[in-house]
Amino acid sequence: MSSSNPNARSRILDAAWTLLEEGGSRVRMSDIAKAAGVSRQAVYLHFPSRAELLIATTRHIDEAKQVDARLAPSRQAMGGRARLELFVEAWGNYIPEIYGVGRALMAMQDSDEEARKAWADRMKALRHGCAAAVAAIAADGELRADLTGEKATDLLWTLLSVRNWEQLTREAGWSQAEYLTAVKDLAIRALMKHAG
Amino acid sequence: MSSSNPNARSRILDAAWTLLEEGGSRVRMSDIAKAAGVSRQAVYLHFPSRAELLIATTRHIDEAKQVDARLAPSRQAMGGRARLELFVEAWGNYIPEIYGVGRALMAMQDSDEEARKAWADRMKALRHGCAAAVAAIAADGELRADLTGEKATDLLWTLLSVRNWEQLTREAGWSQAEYLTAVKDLAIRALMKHAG
DNA sequence: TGTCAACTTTACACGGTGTCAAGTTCAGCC
DNA sequence: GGCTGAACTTGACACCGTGTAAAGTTGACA
Repeated sequence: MSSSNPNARSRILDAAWTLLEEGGSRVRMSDIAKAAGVSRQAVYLHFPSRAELLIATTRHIDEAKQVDARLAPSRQAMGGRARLELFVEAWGNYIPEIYGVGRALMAMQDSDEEARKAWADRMKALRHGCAAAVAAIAADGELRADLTGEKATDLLWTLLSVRNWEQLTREAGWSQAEYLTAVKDLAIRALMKHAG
Repeated sequence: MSSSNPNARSRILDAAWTLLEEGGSRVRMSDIAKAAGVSRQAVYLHFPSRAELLIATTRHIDEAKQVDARLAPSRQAMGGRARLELFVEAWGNYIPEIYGVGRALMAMQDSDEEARKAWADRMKALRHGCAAAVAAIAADGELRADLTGEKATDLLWTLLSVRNWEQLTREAGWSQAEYLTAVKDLAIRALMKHAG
């Protein structure tokens, strides 16, 4: 051995990705190593800890899926409402793609500072997106009068949480399309003056 | 030792309660034992596993706080809207009381079937409450026309999740009062025809 | 006095993460 | 051809937290 697909590092990342996507329950370092066709120690040669491997995996996915590019449309949308809808759609379609790793990362949040921070960063990025959408709505004069920008942002941010997607989609059995329309609708009702 | 407050069992439950409430991070069996003034093994004399201790602790809290009694008002409310508001309020005020244990229970969901089931049961109970509130709204002819009872229930159920409370209250820094008014308002906007 | 139950003490197995040290393999280069 | 260094393997081990096992202590009650 072994055959050496270019580098072991990306084989490990791919293995982690697919294993976590299949989900099941607890994916161990040894599972990932085996799936990558590499010894358990080799994994530690590339990633110092499980947390950092998971974090690297999210980056790997983002790259492979060209996430940045897909967030662009919402940024150049004209009106606040359109922007809100596009943003919800972009994020809502992103969630299932990182859900596997995200779940693992969330699970180790309160046992691992590294993981906590990484996930918090991602959530902060989401919150920035929310703030931008809220600002666009406010610029149109369409933000509900009884909401500050902060509160509106918090609300949207919470609405769009991975946990909510998980609950509706995995536990309540909603389709992705149902999730998207319901959440778009709810976001509009929650934030905008003229929800009709 | 030791002083023997009546039974050790309830001392253990109390210890678990307060430790989990203080939160911090990971509460171990040995922490609980120490706080209860008892050996680690004594804990296993009363509870077969960590999961079952946590579950017993939630029941212990429910009893001490007389949770059932407090849910009564919403059940006998007149209109659908009042019922919804009272239900959100009752549940919303319940969350912080079980949050400590709930968090620990949620954390071990995908490593422990026992815990998963116990938490799922609680969530099922919540969903029943949501369904009843939705039914009351529907009976008034006030349920949004584009929502089935199922969908409306799922939506309310998700809105009221512990994780949403956690995010708004612990991460976004909202007060309990802010949380309650925002969620009541949002629930009404989400489900009812005449949200104004 | 003896017995039983509740509890303590000590020890250990297990699973998963992370570390360490000594091989092996192989590419590149003199 | 022979050396070197990097990438990887193998096997062993420490650590932590949960859960189990077994023998010893204490004290109430008959």
